[in-house]
Amino acid sequence: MVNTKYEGFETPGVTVDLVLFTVNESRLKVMLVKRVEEPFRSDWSLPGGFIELGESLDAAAQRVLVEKVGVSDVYMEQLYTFGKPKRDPRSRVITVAYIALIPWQSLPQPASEKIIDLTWSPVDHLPKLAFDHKEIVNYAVKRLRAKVSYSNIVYGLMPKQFRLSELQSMYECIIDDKLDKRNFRKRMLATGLLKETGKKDTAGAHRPAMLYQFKSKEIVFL
Amino acid sequence: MVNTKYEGFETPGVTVDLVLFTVNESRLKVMLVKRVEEPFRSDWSLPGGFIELGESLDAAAQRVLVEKVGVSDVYMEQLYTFGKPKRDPRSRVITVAYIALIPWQSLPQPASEKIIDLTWSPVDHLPKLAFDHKEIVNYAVKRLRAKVSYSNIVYGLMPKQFRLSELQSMYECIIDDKLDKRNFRKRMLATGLLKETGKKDTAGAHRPAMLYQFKSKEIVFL
DNA sequence: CCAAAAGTGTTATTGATACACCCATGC
DNA sequence: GCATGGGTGTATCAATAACACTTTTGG
Repeated sequence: MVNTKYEGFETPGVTVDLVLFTVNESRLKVMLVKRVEEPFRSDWSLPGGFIELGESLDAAAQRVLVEKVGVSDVYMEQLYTFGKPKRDPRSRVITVAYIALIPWQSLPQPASEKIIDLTWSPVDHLPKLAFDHKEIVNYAVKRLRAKVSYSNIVYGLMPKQFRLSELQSMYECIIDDKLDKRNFRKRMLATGLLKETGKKDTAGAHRPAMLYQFKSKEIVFL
Repeated sequence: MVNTKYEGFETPGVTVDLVLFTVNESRLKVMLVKRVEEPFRSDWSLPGGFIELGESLDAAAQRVLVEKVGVSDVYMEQLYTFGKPKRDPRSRVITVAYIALIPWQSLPQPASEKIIDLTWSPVDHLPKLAFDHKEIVNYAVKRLRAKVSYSNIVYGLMPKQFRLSELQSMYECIIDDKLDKRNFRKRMLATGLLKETGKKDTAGAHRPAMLYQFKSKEIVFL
């Protein structure tokens, strides 16, 4: 790709890149795809793509999500726009980065032929990444960790119904720290954002746990 | 301007727009410039411009600031990227919006011939604005108001030296609410970010006030 | 001496933290 | 009956909010 000119303006390419988070095996992970072309051929990278002329940035991000991950209807928000001149060695490309969150349980099983092109990497053990994607991931992790503490953004990572202990361990995975069980439960229930389902989770050799769900999908500041 | 094509990608134009804030006459104000061309000819708009291929987004924002306002070395941060397909009626243009802050005292006197092309509008009485610039300003105001309460971002709006009562009224203008004098002073001095200059402001028919300044220009979360 | 802003402490309330034991179930 | 996670309350500490009078200067 080469930059084009019109009336003296050379215009950069514009892409969206997704930092798609999930939590699995008690680790916060991001989705990476293997590059099949130069530059950075066979390095890992964030899923992304050029925006099309008729679509909004949010729509482009949604489209990439559907095309590359095969899911829709997940929480997404714009993160930041990265535009250093040399971030793509071929030509000028600026990228609008998005954060997306998906519960591990909602992920489609990847078709076996694609599985080697796609991985989930713990955010604190990233492999070498193409372009400035490591910088983007690190920025996204920072934002997610901050936002967890003043909003209910974890909603995006939880299944429909869950035990309070699962919710707590979601927080703990993200902030990478332990929380006090009683204080956590007090605080969560005090927000008024949760409701009991009446059902109990009877799995496991222990006292069954009440299952909760969120009253609304809305993300609010606490 | 028309969008250009390369290898099947039509590329949008990319601009930066500045939401430049100041406080004057106890009002939070943004800088607006009068458009001289279609579309939205003679409407007010945010200062902005196309990014050049060799410059980063931050550098483009800096350049616009110097070209349109004649100042540099002010606090700036990226706000959000706006990219609805029809936001510019001519062709596809996405814009990376920046917040910038400047103390009223640091503003250069505008040359008289330019004065009618430039205005400072209180943020809660905006005139009709070109493009989606009203949306951008409102978003910026929201961000600024939020950030004032958990950071020392007001630094960007204060002169080098100031009375604590001036600092307080800066906060009050931005959040549009009154604060308790004693609690405010206690809190500010407790941050450890201020130092006495030893000088006193003897202007006015009243007891002279100690002048303070910031120990560092760094913006930190409180 | 009057007007105008500077400067200064204490109390009450609220929210955050620390902490340990009994309960219900499956095996 | 024992291992496993579920579920619960209180006391302390820290941060925030409410509140009014004296001081220093210029005119």
